[in-house]
Amino acid sequence: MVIDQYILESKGAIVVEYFANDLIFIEDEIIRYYYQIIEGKVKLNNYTNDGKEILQNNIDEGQSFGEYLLFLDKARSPVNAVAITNCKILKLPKSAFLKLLQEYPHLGLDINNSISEHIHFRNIIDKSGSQRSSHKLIALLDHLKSKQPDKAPFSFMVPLTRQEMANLTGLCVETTIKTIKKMEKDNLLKIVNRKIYY
DNA sequence: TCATTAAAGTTAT
DNA sequence: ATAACTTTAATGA
Repeated sequence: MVIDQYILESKGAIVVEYFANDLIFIEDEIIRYYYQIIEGKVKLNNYTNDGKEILQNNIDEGQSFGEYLLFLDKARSPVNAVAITNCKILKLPKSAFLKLLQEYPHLGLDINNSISEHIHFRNIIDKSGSQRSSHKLIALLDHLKSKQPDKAPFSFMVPLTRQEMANLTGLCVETTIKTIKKMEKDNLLKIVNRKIYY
């Protein structure tokens, strides 16, 4: 989801700078802004009781995050938003954001689309039961690649560490590594000096 | 099949 | 150098 910066600023958005590892908002906070990254990377995460990180999503330059919380009245954030790198982020107050949506109805559709996509992604990954680790990883890779223009096999360099892939899928790193190796043997992906191509 | 533990190798800061 | 990430292997649920 991306909204033009000038439109956002004309509605009162301000630019805020964060340093790597800064918390932008945290678990249990009530979200009062629409956030859109101008520069940098952000992650949404939370932690299990025993301290394992669950990565909900990595947000790249140009993308927004946490929008869905603005449609819920009293909901508290289930996730932390953490700057991965130094960031410049546009913040638009909730009320102005909602007004903006009335003014530009097609934005509502775009937002529905990006929110739905993410829910779909999570549902596929989280389907436990009969799921194999390879299915989760394939779901993750398909999801990432679906945002890319180039659909050719092995054309997509996966911009994630194995650690991050593990945290996104809920698998442990070792399983992730082993499964990826196996997938390479099965010609589902390629590895060129540790980078994964899908 | 996968998590966990441990130990060692590799890469990035 | 030191931390962060990757890999291999053994063990157990």
